[in-house]
Amino acid sequence: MDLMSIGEFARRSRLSPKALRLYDKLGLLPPARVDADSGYRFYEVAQLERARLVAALRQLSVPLAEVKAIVDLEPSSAAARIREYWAAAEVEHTARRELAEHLVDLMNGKRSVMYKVTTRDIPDRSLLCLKRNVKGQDGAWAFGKEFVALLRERSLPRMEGRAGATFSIYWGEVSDDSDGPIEWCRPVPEDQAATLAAEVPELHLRSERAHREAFVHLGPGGQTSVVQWELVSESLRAWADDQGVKPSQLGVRITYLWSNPVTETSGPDCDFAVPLG
Amino acid sequence: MDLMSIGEFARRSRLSPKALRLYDKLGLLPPARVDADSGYRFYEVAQLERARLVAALRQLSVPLAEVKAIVDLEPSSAAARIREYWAAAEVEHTARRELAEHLVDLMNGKRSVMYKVTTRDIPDRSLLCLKRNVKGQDGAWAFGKEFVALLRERSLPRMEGRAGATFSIYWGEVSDDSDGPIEWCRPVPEDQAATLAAEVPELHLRSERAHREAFVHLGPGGQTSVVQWELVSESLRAWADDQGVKPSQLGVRITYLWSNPVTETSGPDCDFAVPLG
DNA sequence: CTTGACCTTGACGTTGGGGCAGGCCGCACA
DNA sequence: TGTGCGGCCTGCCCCAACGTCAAGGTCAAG
Repeated sequence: MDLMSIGEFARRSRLSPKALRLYDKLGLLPPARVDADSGYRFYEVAQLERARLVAALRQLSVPLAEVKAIVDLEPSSAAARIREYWAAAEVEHTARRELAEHLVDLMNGKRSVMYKVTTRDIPDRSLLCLKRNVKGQDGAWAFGKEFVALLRERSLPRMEGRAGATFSIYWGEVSDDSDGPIEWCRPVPEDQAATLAAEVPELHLRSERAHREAFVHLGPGGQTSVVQWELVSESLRAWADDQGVKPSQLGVRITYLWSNPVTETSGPDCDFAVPLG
Repeated sequence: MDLMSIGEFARRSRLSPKALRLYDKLGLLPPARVDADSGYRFYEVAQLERARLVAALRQLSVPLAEVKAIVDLEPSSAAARIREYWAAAEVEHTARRELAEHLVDLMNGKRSVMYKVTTRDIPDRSLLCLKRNVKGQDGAWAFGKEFVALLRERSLPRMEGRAGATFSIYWGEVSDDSDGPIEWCRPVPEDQAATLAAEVPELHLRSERAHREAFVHLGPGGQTSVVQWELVSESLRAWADDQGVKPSQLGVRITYLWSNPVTETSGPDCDFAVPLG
């Protein structure tokens, strides 16, 4: 029956005996047999496959809890799960790479403006808004989807171009422990504003005065990772320094142009703006 | 003098108060002033820059000890150090990506042979060798450099092609806690063997009998990460399974062809072989 | 004077093990 | 039959880099 001791199994699976004991305790990789009075663990050759999979997943820094979930799946689902995990890791890594490059440039005195900062004038306009406190970036996304669904349902008239784009305002910090608030806004034609507001009582009508905004265009690939936001903020800060203007720290806006074709992978064309003033 | 409390400094630097207290204790980011009787920490605006650098480095998972080293360097050295750190991270990530892809293929039943396994015949030959116990992959590299330096110094005649390439044999596992041994070998022409051996007493002369090897060519980009070694071993194991041959588990060889042009970034053209039989 | 926001230190939890002490177990050798 | 040695067991403390209480001190506003 081809049983081997923990030491041999450790060598053949490239896991440490200590790790194997831990995995036993967690029920992740229990030995085929445990001697009742000595407590010695004995493993079968057939267990090597699972052990090697565990070792490989740990090499990818998959947490043990998820390793456990993955190895108990049938292979194709496990493959999907691994792919998913790795996709997230790639996104993380890409954002970090940008940050690293930015840091290196910064320290070399290149003061690289990673993102091109531009300004634009926003005219007086009427907005239909919904403000709420949400926690975490996920909450912000969920809220946004809800808002957009509402707009679509009531089929509000669409204003053309950038000035008509839906956007969100971050009135406070949004993270897992501070909750905004966030306001989602949709510009509407001045002359229909009152009528529309009456039709959609969930939304609050307000008007915004003409102002100038500094913004960074993120394009359709605008992956919304925290690291990237940092860089964009930094670019805006550096730009403001150069220009001698001071942006209002609060009320950062993210504008989404869904009018461009949106594919599953690309996401909406978006930009990141702060009002000047 | 623009002092602020730990809370405000935390918000403006995107670090948590807890982290700031830790960094204070470690001497990484001490407050500008600490109130003697209340113990309150007060920071200056000017400290934000350093704090933000620390925060950025932590985003890159740079350990605090190295963060401390980096922030105390002058900018250009710091930049170099960051670049170095990031280059290592890229290598790691690339190896992990390969592993992830391999795993996904494996789980999807594609049993991908990631590396093409081939065989070659090695003739009877004389080797000048140096065997030693070293710990860790770094130790193996250091030993290799030493060996190559010795060969160059004594200007041993170079044998042409693959059969004359310098190689290393891993007689035992090499890691941080098991130490090989490793043997570095250089084939020399049969007729000059005895003379050369007398000239270079540091090296041991032995002859190797003709045999067949299974090998995987890693090419000049052969980055020597542990993860990659795993994959190569796995490929060889799978190949041996298919062929019904069994390679000797011990005595894995890494052959280096320095004859090809070696640039700073590419490293030597190398392959990974196991003797059959 | 109280309230509530903010600050302090210190202790404990987290993840995935490493390392060590003290004690069994089993095998080889004398 | 003893004795040594290597391997195995459990249990304990340790690491980074904080997060999360708990218990109590500080400070400014009302």
